[in-house]
Amino acid sequence: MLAMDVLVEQPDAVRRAIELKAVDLDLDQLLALHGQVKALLGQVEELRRERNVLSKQTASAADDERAALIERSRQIGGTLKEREPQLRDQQAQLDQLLLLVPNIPGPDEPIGRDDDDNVELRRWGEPPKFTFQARDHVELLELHDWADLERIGQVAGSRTYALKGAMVRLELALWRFAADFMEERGFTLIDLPSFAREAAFIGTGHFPGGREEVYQLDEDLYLSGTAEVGLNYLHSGEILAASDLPIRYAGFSTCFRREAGAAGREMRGLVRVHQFYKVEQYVICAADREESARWFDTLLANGEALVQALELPYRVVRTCTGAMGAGKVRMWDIECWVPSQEVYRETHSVSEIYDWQARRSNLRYRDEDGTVRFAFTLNNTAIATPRILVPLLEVHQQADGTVRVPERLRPYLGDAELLGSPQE
RNA sequence: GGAGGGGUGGCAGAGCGGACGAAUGCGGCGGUCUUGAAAACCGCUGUCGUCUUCGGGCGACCGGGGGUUCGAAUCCCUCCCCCUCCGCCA
Repeated sequence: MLAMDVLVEQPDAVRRAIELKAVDLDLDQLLALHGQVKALLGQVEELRRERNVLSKQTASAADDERAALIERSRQIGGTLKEREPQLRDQQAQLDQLLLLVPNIPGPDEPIGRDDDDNVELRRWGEPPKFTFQARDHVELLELHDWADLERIGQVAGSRTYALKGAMVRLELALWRFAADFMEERGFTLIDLPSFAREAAFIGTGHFPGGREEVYQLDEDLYLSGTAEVGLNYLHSGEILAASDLPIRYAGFSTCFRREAGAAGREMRGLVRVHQFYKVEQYVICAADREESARWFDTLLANGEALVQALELPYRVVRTCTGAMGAGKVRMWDIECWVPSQEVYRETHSVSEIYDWQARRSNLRYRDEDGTVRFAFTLNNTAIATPRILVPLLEVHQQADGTVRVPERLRPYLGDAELLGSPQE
Protein backbone atom coordinates (compact mmCIF):
# COMPACT_ATOMS: atom_id res chain seq x y z
CA MET A 1 0.00 0.00 0.00
CA LEU A 2 1.04 3.55 -0.51
CA ALA A 3 1.10 6.22 2.19
CA MET A 4 -2.13 8.17 2.31
CA ASP A 5 -0.03 11.32 1.96
CA VAL A 6 1.13 10.18 -1.45
CA LEU A 7 -2.45 9.75 -2.63
CA VAL A 8 -3.41 13.18 -1.36
CA GLU A 9 -0.32 15.01 -2.57
CA GLN A 10 0.31 13.24 -5.87
CA PRO A 11 -3.09 12.06 -7.05
CA ASP A 12 -2.10 12.32 -10.71
CA ALA A 13 0.88 10.02 -10.30
CA VAL A 14 -1.31 7.50 -8.48
CA ARG A 15 -4.06 7.82 -11.08
CA ARG A 16 -1.51 7.08 -13.79
CA ALA A 17 -0.26 4.02 -11.87
CA ILE A 18 -3.82 2.76 -11.60
CA GLU A 19 -4.19 3.16 -15.35
CA LEU A 20 -0.80 1.64 -16.25
CA LYS A 21 -1.47 -1.38 -14.09
CA ALA A 22 -5.07 -1.69 -15.23
CA VAL A 23 -6.43 -1.67 -11.70
CA ASP A 24 -10.17 -1.29 -11.23
CA LEU A 25 -10.21 1.52 -8.70
CA ASP A 26 -11.77 4.98 -8.50
CA LEU A 27 -9.20 7.18 -6.81
CA ASP A 28 -11.59 10.11 -6.46
CA GLN A 29 -14.01 7.95 -4.56
CA LEU A 30 -11.18 6.87 -2.27
CA LEU A 31 -10.06 10.44 -1.68
CA ALA A 32 -13.62 11.57 -0.96
CA LEU A 33 -14.00 8.77 1.57
CA HIS A 34 -10.71 9.75 3.16
CA GLY A 35 -12.03 13.29 3.57
CA GLN A 36 -15.16 11.95 5.25
CA VAL A 37 -13.16 9.74 7.58
CA LYS A 38 -10.95 12.62 8.61
CA ALA A 39 -13.89 14.90 9.33
CA LEU A 40 -15.70 12.24 11.30
CA LEU A 41 -12.56 11.32 13.20
CA GLY A 42 -12.19 14.96 14.20
CA GLN A 43 -15.74 14.98 15.55
CA VAL A 44 -15.30 11.74 17.42
CA GLU A 45 -12.02 12.82 18.96
CA GLU A 46 -13.54 16.10 20.14
CA LEU A 47 -16.43 14.23 21.76
CA ARG A 48 -14.04 11.83 23.45
CA ARG A 49 -11.98 14.73 24.71
CA GLU A 50 -15.04 16.32 26.31
CA ARG A 51 -16.04 13.05 27.86
CA ASN A 52 -12.55 12.51 29.26
CA VAL A 53 -12.64 15.93 30.90
CA LEU A 54 -16.04 15.23 32.45
CA SER A 55 -14.91 11.82 33.62
CA LYS A 56 -11.96 13.28 35.44
CA GLN A 57 -14.21 15.82 37.11
CA THR A 58 -16.74 13.14 38.07
CA ALA A 59 -14.13 11.14 39.93
CA SER A 60 -13.45 13.97 42.36
CA ALA A 61 -16.81 15.77 42.25
CA ALA A 62 -18.98 16.49 45.25
CA ASP A 63 -22.13 14.43 45.36
CA ASP A 64 -24.45 17.26 44.36
CA GLU A 65 -22.52 17.98 41.14
CA ARG A 66 -21.94 14.36 40.32
CA ALA A 67 -25.36 13.59 38.90
CA ALA A 68 -25.21 16.53 36.48
CA LEU A 69 -21.75 15.57 35.26
CA ILE A 70 -22.79 11.99 34.70
CA GLU A 71 -25.84 13.13 32.78
CA ARG A 72 -23.74 15.28 30.42
CA SER A 73 -21.29 12.43 29.90
CA ARG A 74 -24.13 10.13 29.15
CA GLN A 75 -25.36 12.46 26.40
CA ILE A 76 -21.93 12.55 24.83
CA GLY A 77 -21.77 8.79 25.11
CA GLY A 78 -25.05 8.54 23.23
CA THR A 79 -23.73 10.64 20.35
CA LEU A 80 -20.52 8.63 20.28
CA LYS A 81 -22.49 5.44 20.10
CA GLU A 82 -23.85 6.65 16.76
CA ARG A 83 -20.65 8.14 15.38
CA GLU A 84 -18.12 5.49 16.38
CA PRO A 85 -19.70 2.67 14.36
CA GLN A 86 -20.00 5.04 11.40
CA LEU A 87 -16.34 5.86 11.74
CA ARG A 88 -15.43 2.19 11.97
CA ASP A 89 -17.42 1.35 8.86
CA GLN A 90 -15.97 4.18 6.84
CA GLN A 91 -12.45 3.43 8.01
CA ALA A 92 -12.89 -0.22 7.08
CA GLN A 93 -14.15 0.74 3.63
CA LEU A 94 -11.21 3.08 3.18
CA ASP A 95 -8.78 0.36 4.28
CA GLN A 96 -10.27 -2.01 1.72
CA LEU A 97 -9.83 0.55 -1.04
CA LEU A 98 -6.28 1.34 0.07
CA LEU A 99 -5.36 -2.30 -0.39
CA LEU A 100 -6.23 -1.93 -4.07
CA VAL A 101 -3.94 1.03 -4.72
CA PRO A 102 -1.01 -0.17 -6.82
CA ASN A 103 2.58 0.88 -6.41
CA ILE A 104 3.92 3.46 -8.81
CA PRO A 105 6.02 1.75 -11.48
CA GLY A 106 9.58 2.93 -12.01
CA PRO A 107 9.92 5.70 -14.60
CA ASP A 108 12.14 3.64 -16.89
CA GLU A 109 10.02 0.51 -17.01
CA PRO A 110 8.30 -0.37 -20.29
CA ILE A 111 4.68 0.68 -20.54
CA GLY A 112 2.33 -1.98 -21.80
CA ARG A 113 -0.64 -4.26 -21.22
CA ASP A 114 0.73 -7.79 -21.01
CA ASP A 115 3.81 -9.96 -21.50
CA ASP A 116 3.88 -9.17 -25.21
CA ASP A 117 4.95 -5.67 -24.28
CA ASN A 118 7.88 -6.81 -22.15
CA VAL A 119 11.27 -5.63 -23.32
CA GLU A 120 14.28 -7.87 -23.67
CA LEU A 121 17.34 -6.45 -21.98
CA ARG A 122 20.09 -8.93 -22.82
CA ARG A 123 20.83 -12.51 -23.71
CA TRP A 124 23.42 -14.89 -22.38
CA GLY A 125 24.54 -18.14 -23.99
CA GLU A 126 23.64 -19.70 -27.31
CA PRO A 127 20.56 -21.85 -27.81
CA PRO A 128 21.87 -25.28 -28.77
CA LYS A 129 21.70 -26.45 -32.38
CA PHE A 130 21.01 -30.15 -32.31
CA THR A 131 22.40 -32.38 -35.04
CA PHE A 132 19.89 -35.04 -34.11
CA GLN A 133 16.18 -35.28 -33.49
CA ALA A 134 15.93 -33.57 -30.11
CA ARG A 135 13.39 -34.73 -27.56
CA ASP A 136 11.27 -32.53 -25.40
CA HIS A 137 11.51 -32.91 -21.64
CA VAL A 138 8.44 -35.13 -21.43
CA GLU A 139 9.92 -37.54 -23.94
CA LEU A 140 13.18 -37.59 -22.01
CA LEU A 141 11.38 -38.26 -18.73
CA GLU A 142 9.40 -41.11 -20.27
CA LEU A 143 12.41 -42.52 -22.07
CA HIS A 144 14.27 -43.04 -18.80
CA ASP A 145 11.25 -43.64 -16.58
CA TRP A 146 12.18 -40.50 -14.67
CA ALA A 147 8.61 -39.50 -14.00
CA ASP A 148 5.05 -40.64 -13.92
CA LEU A 149 2.95 -37.96 -15.52
CA GLU A 150 -0.11 -40.08 -16.37
CA ARG A 151 -1.08 -42.35 -13.51
CA ILE A 152 -0.48 -39.64 -10.93
CA GLY A 153 -3.46 -37.84 -12.42
CA GLN A 154 -5.82 -40.37 -10.94
CA VAL A 155 -4.31 -39.67 -7.56
CA ALA A 156 -4.06 -35.91 -7.63
CA GLY A 157 -5.66 -34.58 -10.79
CA SER A 158 -4.21 -32.57 -13.62
CA ARG A 159 -1.04 -30.51 -13.53
CA THR A 160 0.63 -32.98 -11.23
CA TYR A 161 3.73 -35.12 -11.66
CA ALA A 162 5.70 -37.73 -9.81
CA LEU A 163 9.42 -37.61 -10.36
CA LYS A 164 11.32 -40.86 -10.11
CA GLY A 165 14.84 -42.14 -9.73
CA ALA A 166 17.53 -39.87 -11.11
CA MET A 167 15.09 -36.96 -11.41
CA VAL A 168 14.56 -36.98 -7.67
CA ARG A 169 18.33 -37.02 -7.23
CA LEU A 170 18.63 -34.16 -9.67
CA GLU A 171 16.01 -32.17 -7.84
CA LEU A 172 17.76 -32.75 -4.52
CA ALA A 173 21.03 -31.70 -6.13
CA LEU A 174 19.52 -28.47 -7.41
CA TRP A 175 18.14 -27.58 -3.99
CA ARG A 176 21.43 -28.25 -2.29
CA PHE A 177 23.31 -26.33 -4.94
CA ALA A 178 20.99 -23.35 -4.51
CA ALA A 179 21.21 -23.58 -0.72
CA ASP A 180 25.03 -23.54 -0.79
CA PHE A 181 25.06 -20.72 -3.31
CA MET A 182 22.77 -18.51 -1.24
CA GLU A 183 24.44 -19.26 2.05
CA GLU A 184 27.84 -18.34 0.58
CA ARG A 185 26.36 -14.96 -0.24
CA GLY A 186 25.21 -14.25 3.29
CA PHE A 187 21.61 -15.38 3.00
CA THR A 188 20.10 -17.29 5.90
CA LEU A 189 18.49 -20.53 4.88
CA ILE A 190 14.99 -20.82 6.18
CA ASP A 191 12.54 -23.62 5.62
CA LEU A 192 9.10 -22.34 6.49
CA PRO A 193 5.48 -23.50 6.36
CA SER A 194 3.75 -23.55 3.01
CA PHE A 195 0.55 -22.31 4.56
CA ALA A 196 -0.17 -18.94 6.05
CA ARG A 197 -2.93 -16.77 7.38
CA GLU A 198 -4.95 -14.42 5.30
CA ALA A 199 -3.14 -11.45 6.85
CA ALA A 200 0.15 -12.70 5.43
CA PHE A 201 -1.31 -12.91 1.94
CA ILE A 202 -2.66 -9.39 2.29
CA GLY A 203 0.80 -8.39 3.44
CA THR A 204 2.52 -9.43 0.24
CA GLY A 205 -0.30 -8.15 -1.93
CA HIS A 206 -1.43 -11.58 -3.11
CA PHE A 207 -4.76 -10.75 -1.50
CA PRO A 208 -7.32 -9.39 -2.07
CA GLY A 209 -6.53 -9.59 -5.79
CA GLY A 210 -5.31 -13.16 -6.18
CA ARG A 211 -7.60 -15.28 -4.03
CA GLU A 212 -8.57 -17.53 -6.92
CA GLU A 213 -4.89 -18.47 -7.37
CA VAL A 214 -4.63 -19.94 -3.90
CA TYR A 215 -5.87 -23.14 -2.26
CA GLN A 216 -7.81 -22.50 0.91
CA LEU A 217 -7.20 -24.99 3.72
CA ASP A 218 -9.28 -23.62 6.48
CA GLU A 219 -11.23 -20.56 7.41
CA ASP A 220 -8.03 -18.59 7.85
CA LEU A 221 -5.29 -20.76 6.35
CA TYR A 222 -4.20 -20.84 2.73
CA LEU A 223 -1.45 -22.64 0.85
CA SER A 224 1.10 -20.18 -0.42
CA GLY A 225 2.53 -20.09 -3.90
CA THR A 226 5.85 -18.69 -2.73
CA ALA A 227 7.93 -18.43 0.45
CA GLU A 228 7.64 -14.68 0.01
CA VAL A 229 4.29 -14.82 1.83
CA GLY A 230 5.78 -16.21 5.00
CA LEU A 231 9.04 -14.28 4.82
CA ASN A 232 7.35 -10.94 4.41
CA TYR A 233 5.08 -11.52 7.38
CA LEU A 234 7.71 -13.06 9.64
CA HIS A 235 8.72 -9.70 11.11
CA SER A 236 5.28 -8.14 10.94
CA GLY A 237 4.62 -5.72 13.75
CA GLU A 238 8.27 -5.42 14.70
CA ILE A 239 10.40 -2.35 14.77
CA LEU A 240 13.77 -3.69 13.73
CA ALA A 241 17.02 -2.00 14.65
CA ALA A 242 18.86 -0.39 11.76
CA SER A 243 21.73 -2.75 12.59
CA ASP A 244 19.45 -5.75 11.88
CA LEU A 245 19.26 -4.69 8.24
CA PRO A 246 19.64 -5.85 5.63
CA ILE A 247 17.92 -9.14 6.41
CA ARG A 248 18.63 -11.76 3.74
CA TYR A 249 16.67 -14.96 3.63
CA ALA A 250 16.90 -17.91 1.31
CA GLY A 251 13.46 -19.33 1.91
CA PHE A 252 12.83 -22.92 0.98
CA SER A 253 9.26 -24.07 0.68
CA THR A 254 6.83 -26.23 -1.16
CA CYS A 255 4.62 -23.96 -3.25
CA PHE A 256 1.05 -24.43 -4.34
CA ARG A 257 -0.81 -22.64 -7.08
CA ARG A 258 -4.27 -23.28 -8.43
CA GLU A 259 -3.39 -21.90 -11.86
CA ALA A 260 -7.04 -20.95 -12.12
CA GLY A 261 -6.43 -18.36 -14.79
CA ALA A 262 -4.33 -20.67 -16.95
CA ALA A 263 -6.91 -23.30 -17.92
CA GLY A 264 -5.62 -25.34 -20.83
CA ARG A 265 -2.31 -23.49 -21.08
CA GLU A 266 0.92 -25.41 -20.86
CA MET A 267 -0.75 -28.60 -19.73
CA ARG A 268 2.10 -30.76 -20.93
CA GLY A 269 4.94 -31.70 -18.63
CA LEU A 270 6.58 -29.79 -15.83
CA VAL A 271 6.19 -26.20 -16.91
CA ARG A 272 3.07 -25.25 -15.00
CA VAL A 273 2.08 -27.48 -12.09
CA HIS A 274 0.05 -27.14 -8.91
CA GLN A 275 2.82 -28.09 -6.51
CA PHE A 276 6.48 -27.23 -6.78
CA TYR A 277 9.52 -26.34 -4.72
CA LYS A 278 11.34 -23.10 -4.57
CA VAL A 279 14.35 -21.53 -2.98
CA GLU A 280 13.46 -17.87 -2.80
CA GLN A 281 15.78 -14.91 -2.30
CA TYR A 282 14.25 -12.37 0.02
CA VAL A 283 15.69 -9.07 1.25
CA ILE A 284 14.45 -6.58 3.81
CA CYS A 285 16.53 -3.41 3.61
CA ALA A 286 16.49 0.22 4.69
CA ALA A 287 14.07 2.65 3.07
CA ASP A 288 16.56 3.92 0.55
CA ARG A 289 15.96 3.77 -3.18
CA GLU A 290 19.63 3.53 -4.07
CA GLU A 291 20.17 0.69 -1.67
CA SER A 292 17.06 -0.99 -2.98
CA ALA A 293 18.37 -0.67 -6.52
CA ARG A 294 21.66 -2.24 -5.48
CA TRP A 295 19.82 -5.18 -3.97
CA PHE A 296 17.77 -5.51 -7.10
CA ASP A 297 21.00 -5.80 -9.08
CA THR A 298 22.37 -8.31 -6.59
CA LEU A 299 19.29 -10.52 -6.63
CA LEU A 300 19.25 -10.43 -10.41
CA ALA A 301 22.97 -11.21 -10.55
CA ASN A 302 22.45 -14.14 -8.18
CA GLY A 303 19.71 -15.52 -10.41
CA GLU A 304 21.85 -15.12 -13.49
CA ALA A 305 24.85 -16.72 -11.80
CA LEU A 306 22.71 -19.71 -10.88
CA VAL A 307 21.43 -20.32 -14.40
CA GLN A 308 24.88 -19.66 -15.81
CA ALA A 309 26.23 -22.30 -13.47
CA LEU A 310 23.63 -24.62 -14.92
CA GLU A 311 24.88 -23.60 -18.36
CA LEU A 312 21.45 -22.57 -19.54
CA PRO A 313 21.04 -19.96 -22.26
CA TYR A 314 18.74 -17.24 -21.04
CA ARG A 315 17.59 -13.71 -21.50
CA VAL A 316 16.67 -10.96 -19.07
CA VAL A 317 13.35 -9.27 -19.69
CA ARG A 318 11.94 -6.10 -18.23
CA THR A 319 8.32 -6.77 -17.45
CA CYS A 320 5.97 -4.04 -18.59
CA THR A 321 3.70 -2.04 -16.31
CA GLY A 322 0.57 -4.03 -17.08
CA ALA A 323 2.20 -7.38 -16.30
CA MET A 324 4.41 -6.62 -13.32
CA GLY A 325 1.79 -6.82 -10.61
CA ALA A 326 0.20 -4.15 -8.48
CA GLY A 327 2.80 -3.93 -5.75
CA LYS A 328 5.88 -3.67 -7.87
CA VAL A 329 8.12 -0.83 -8.86
CA ARG A 330 10.11 -3.07 -11.16
CA MET A 331 9.94 -6.70 -12.15
CA TRP A 332 12.58 -8.26 -14.34
CA ASP A 333 12.43 -11.89 -15.33
CA ILE A 334 15.10 -14.38 -16.26
CA GLU A 335 13.81 -16.63 -18.99
CA CYS A 336 15.65 -19.81 -19.91
CA TRP A 337 15.71 -21.26 -23.39
CA VAL A 338 13.34 -24.18 -23.95
CA PRO A 339 14.50 -25.92 -27.15
CA SER A 340 11.34 -27.91 -27.81
CA GLN A 341 9.23 -24.77 -27.83
CA GLU A 342 11.93 -22.50 -29.22
CA VAL A 343 11.06 -19.84 -26.69
CA TYR A 344 12.53 -18.38 -23.57
CA ARG A 345 10.44 -19.35 -20.56
CA GLU A 346 10.36 -17.60 -17.19
CA THR A 347 12.34 -19.34 -14.47
CA HIS A 348 13.16 -16.37 -12.22
CA SER A 349 11.44 -13.13 -11.36
CA VAL A 350 13.08 -10.25 -9.49
CA SER A 351 10.80 -7.74 -7.84
CA GLU A 352 11.46 -4.36 -6.31
CA ILE A 353 8.65 -3.28 -4.01
CA TYR A 354 9.89 -0.31 -1.94
CA ASP A 355 7.70 -0.06 1.17
CA TRP A 356 4.46 -1.20 -0.45
CA GLN A 357 4.51 -4.62 1.22
CA ALA A 358 6.05 -3.36 4.46
CA ARG A 359 3.16 -0.94 4.93
CA ARG A 360 0.69 -3.77 4.51
CA SER A 361 2.63 -6.01 6.87
CA ASN A 362 3.55 -3.25 9.31
CA LEU A 363 7.23 -4.07 8.94
CA ARG A 364 9.36 -1.24 10.26
CA TYR A 365 12.82 -0.38 11.52
CA ARG A 366 14.38 2.41 13.52
CA ASP A 367 16.76 4.52 11.50
CA GLU A 368 20.13 5.70 12.88
CA ASP A 369 18.56 9.07 13.68
CA GLY A 370 15.74 7.41 15.62
CA THR A 371 13.03 7.76 12.99
CA VAL A 372 10.73 4.79 12.58
CA ARG A 373 10.36 3.87 8.92
CA PHE A 374 8.77 1.18 6.84
CA ALA A 375 11.41 -1.12 5.41
CA PHE A 376 11.89 -1.91 1.72
CA THR A 377 11.54 -5.46 0.46
CA LEU A 378 12.75 -7.31 -2.64
CA ASN A 379 12.65 -10.87 -3.83
CA ASN A 380 13.81 -13.18 -6.57
CA THR A 381 13.73 -16.86 -7.32
CA ALA A 382 16.93 -18.77 -6.66
CA ILE A 383 15.81 -22.15 -8.00
CA ALA A 384 12.33 -23.45 -8.68
CA THR A 385 11.87 -27.11 -9.41
CA PRO A 386 10.59 -28.89 -11.36
CA ARG A 387 10.26 -26.03 -13.86
CA ILE A 388 14.01 -25.55 -14.16
CA LEU A 389 14.26 -29.22 -15.16
CA VAL A 390 12.54 -28.37 -18.44
CA PRO A 391 15.38 -26.30 -19.91
CA LEU A 392 17.98 -28.29 -18.00
CA LEU A 393 16.99 -31.62 -19.54
CA GLU A 394 16.28 -30.30 -22.99
CA VAL A 395 19.36 -28.12 -23.37
CA HIS A 396 21.78 -30.72 -22.08
CA GLN A 397 20.35 -33.77 -23.83
CA GLN A 398 22.65 -35.84 -26.00
CA ALA A 399 21.92 -37.70 -29.24
CA ASP A 400 21.72 -40.99 -27.34
CA GLY A 401 19.08 -39.63 -24.95
CA THR A 402 21.40 -39.16 -22.01
CA VAL A 403 21.60 -35.80 -20.28
CA ARG A 404 24.86 -34.05 -19.59
CA VAL A 405 25.23 -32.78 -16.04
CA PRO A 406 26.64 -29.24 -15.85
CA GLU A 407 29.98 -29.30 -14.06
CA ARG A 408 28.89 -27.21 -11.13
CA LEU A 409 26.11 -29.64 -10.35
CA ARG A 410 28.26 -32.77 -10.49
CA PRO A 411 29.49 -32.59 -6.89
CA TYR A 412 25.87 -32.89 -5.82
CA LEU A 413 25.31 -35.95 -7.99
CA GLY A 414 28.21 -38.12 -7.00
CA ASP A 415 30.32 -36.55 -9.76
CA ALA A 416 28.07 -38.03 -12.43
CA GLU A 417 28.71 -36.54 -15.88
CA LEU A 418 25.69 -38.03 -17.55
CA LEU A 419 22.22 -39.02 -16.46
CA GLY A 420 20.33 -41.90 -18.04
CA SER A 421 21.32 -44.95 -20.09
CA PRO A 422 22.26 -44.46 -23.75
CA GLN A 423 19.52 -45.54 -26.19
CA GLU A 424 20.19 -47.73 -29.25
C1' G B 1 -8.00 -34.86 21.40
C1' G B 2 -8.37 -34.01 27.20
C1' A B 3 -6.92 -30.86 31.76
C1' G B 4 -4.80 -26.53 33.62
C1' G B 5 -1.79 -21.69 33.54
C1' G B 6 -0.55 -17.25 31.03
C1' G B 7 -0.21 -12.82 27.28
C1' U B 8 1.11 -5.41 30.42
C1' G B 9 6.52 -0.54 27.66
C1' G B 10 13.37 -2.83 24.55
C1' C B 11 13.45 -6.85 28.67
C1' A B 12 11.78 -8.51 33.61
C1' G B 13 7.56 -7.52 36.46
C1' A B 14 3.40 -4.75 39.60
C1' G B 15 -1.47 -3.10 38.90
C1' C B 16 -7.30 -6.14 38.69
C1' G B 17 -13.34 0.00 37.95
C1' G B 18 -11.66 6.79 38.50
C1' A B 19 -5.36 10.10 40.86
C1' C B 20 -2.70 4.50 35.19
C1' G B 21 0.37 5.51 29.16
C1' A B 22 0.83 2.57 33.35
C1' A B 23 4.83 1.27 39.97
C1' U B 24 9.64 -0.92 40.48
C1' G B 25 14.09 -3.12 38.53
C1' C B 26 17.26 -3.90 34.26
C1' G B 27 18.77 -2.01 29.64
C1' G B 28 19.40 2.54 26.48
C1' C B 29 20.35 8.03 25.94
C1' G B 30 22.05 12.74 28.18
C1' G B 31 24.41 15.13 32.42
C1' U B 32 27.41 15.69 37.24
C1' C B 33 31.94 13.57 39.14
C1' U B 34 36.83 11.50 36.92
C1' U B 35 43.30 12.23 33.52
C1' G B 36 40.04 8.30 31.26
C1' A B 37 36.78 4.36 32.55
C1' A B 38 33.81 2.05 36.28
C1' A B 39 30.77 3.08 40.47
C1' A B 40 27.46 6.66 42.51
C1' C B 41 23.91 10.49 41.78
C1' C B 42 20.35 13.53 38.58
C1' G B 43 17.25 13.80 34.23
C1' C B 44 15.17 11.63 29.86
C1' U B 45 13.62 7.16 27.52
C1' G B 46 6.88 3.48 23.45
C1' U B 47 3.78 3.42 18.87
C1' C B 48 -0.01 5.31 15.70
C1' G B 49 -3.34 9.16 14.32
C1' U B 50 -4.73 14.28 14.35
C1' C B 51 -4.21 19.58 14.86
C1' U B 52 -0.25 23.14 15.32
C1' U B 53 1.32 30.01 16.05
C1' C B 54 6.48 24.08 15.52
C1' G B 55 6.57 25.36 21.99
C1' G B 56 3.38 21.62 21.94
C1' G B 57 -2.14 20.38 22.29
C1' C B 58 -5.61 16.46 21.65
C1' G B 59 -7.25 11.28 20.58
C1' A B 60 -6.20 6.00 20.50
C1' C B 61 -3.33 1.78 21.99
C1' C B 62 -1.81 -2.92 28.34
C1' G B 63 -2.35 -10.04 22.47
C1' G B 64 -6.70 -8.85 18.24
C1' G B 65 -11.92 -7.59 17.83
C1' G B 66 -16.63 -6.50 20.12
C1' G B 67 -19.54 -5.25 24.59
C1' U B 68 -20.98 -3.36 29.85
C1' U B 69 -20.16 1.55 32.38
C1' C B 70 -20.57 8.59 33.25
C1' G B 71 -15.53 6.23 33.29
C1' A B 72 -12.03 -0.20 31.53
C1' A B 73 -5.15 -2.57 31.63
C1' U B 74 -8.89 -3.91 35.43
C1' C B 75 -15.74 -6.64 34.39
C1' C B 76 -18.27 -9.66 30.15
C1' C B 77 -18.17 -12.14 25.11
C1' U B 78 -15.20 -13.87 21.15
C1' C B 79 -10.85 -14.96 18.42
C1' C B 80 -5.43 -15.54 18.32
C1' C B 81 -0.80 -16.80 20.51
C1' C B 82 2.48 -18.96 24.33
C1' C B 83 3.53 -22.45 28.50
C1' U B 84 2.73 -27.17 31.63
C1' C B 85 0.67 -32.16 32.13
C1' C B 86 -1.93 -36.50 29.82
C1' G B 87 -3.18 -39.04 25.16
C1' C B 88 -1.85 -39.77 19.95
C1' C B 89 1.84 -39.38 16.24
C1' A B 90 6.31 -38.77 11.57
